[in-house]
Amino acid sequence: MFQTNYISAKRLLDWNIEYKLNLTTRSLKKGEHLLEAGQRCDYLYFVLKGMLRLYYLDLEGNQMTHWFSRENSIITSPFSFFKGEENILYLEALEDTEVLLVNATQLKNINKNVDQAESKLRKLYAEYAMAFSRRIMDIHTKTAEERYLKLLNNHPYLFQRAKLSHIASFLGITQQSLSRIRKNI
Amino acid sequence: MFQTNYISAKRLLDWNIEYKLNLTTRSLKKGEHLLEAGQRCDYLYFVLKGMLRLYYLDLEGNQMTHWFSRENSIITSPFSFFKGEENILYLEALEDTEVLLVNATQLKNINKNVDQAESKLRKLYAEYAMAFSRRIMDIHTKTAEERYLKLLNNHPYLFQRAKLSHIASFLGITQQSLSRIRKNI
DNA sequence: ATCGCTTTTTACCATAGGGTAAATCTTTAC
DNA sequence: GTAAAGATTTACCCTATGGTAAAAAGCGAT
Repeated sequence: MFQTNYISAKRLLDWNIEYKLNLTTRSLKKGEHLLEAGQRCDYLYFVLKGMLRLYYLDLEGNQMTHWFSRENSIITSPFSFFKGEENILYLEALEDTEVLLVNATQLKNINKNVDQAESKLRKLYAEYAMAFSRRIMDIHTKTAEERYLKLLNNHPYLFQRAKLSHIASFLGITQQSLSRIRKNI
Repeated sequence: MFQTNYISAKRLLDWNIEYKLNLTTRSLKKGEHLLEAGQRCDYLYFVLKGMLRLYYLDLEGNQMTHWFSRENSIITSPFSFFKGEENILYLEALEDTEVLLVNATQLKNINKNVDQAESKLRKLYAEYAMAFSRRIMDIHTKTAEERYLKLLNNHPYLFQRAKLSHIASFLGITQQSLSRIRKNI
């Protein structure tokens, strides 16, 4: 399940950086969890293959999908990994998945030794901030139906790879509402 | 209104960096706009004094507040400044305000010459991503009343410095709903 | 092919928050 | 100090979405 080997930084998000990294990979079967609430998140995960879902539980215990992460994307529990706060996020493999583990020390080394890594990461975080930002704007200005259609249009693959219930909570509505919306189209 | 002078990087967000920057400051009277939709946003703004509101217009022309920015914070129209997309954001001074202007070239120089600047910025963007992230979670799990109380608790100064209508749209509700919520408390 | 489990849909009523309009209250300008 | 403009509240009805429950459809294991 765990395996350590040398990986070129080129693989990390098409960074075009030639540098050999000694990193661990981990494989997950569909349905397995990479992370659960309460467990500290010590890694930044680079998804090499497959698909993950980041979710948390609301007060009634409903799973609320916060983000999807497919091949060639980076995912973590930022509140835990960056800030050391109590982790409330679950990370579940929606398919057989393979990830690369990067801990804080390794990240520091990458930033120190790999030219441009810091800058690439800075841009990546800015992208995340903008994506969340836009999502808030959409919540505040679009109906659930419009958000559904936008998601369907921009990320059609999601509808092949995730359950409708996951997508509903990602959109901030119940599964029943999503079903009704789909019926009316 | 415009003035160029040398400013220590120490002033930039308490960065503890000794470096002289040749930057322009700009003063705004209450109600003035630093940026309007359609205008390209060529700067990252460091708020030295005062308070700004970032907003956009929805399809009906309502002003939707997206963010507030007070002294010692950084604000910009990220879609325009970072990505060169058409700017849809307005930036309005809620009080007499003074900002420091940093254009892309200057930012590049800061990142090149000021040790740790890149890393500080990376952290700043990660903070923004997390703040927006948490806001989405709150929208999806809390009632408008709970979000109002949380905002009141975490940012009481906002209620002195911004209009209730600004706060209502920031919370994603109408001014009337906010008024009703306040009445019930 | 079938049983059992999971996912999705349907249907019903309930409610938070929206839309409109008007009343009040606060601030600004002269 | 008063008039005008702007901000906030109130009241009314309306609608999108939620909650609950059950039916239907899909899927995996044998």
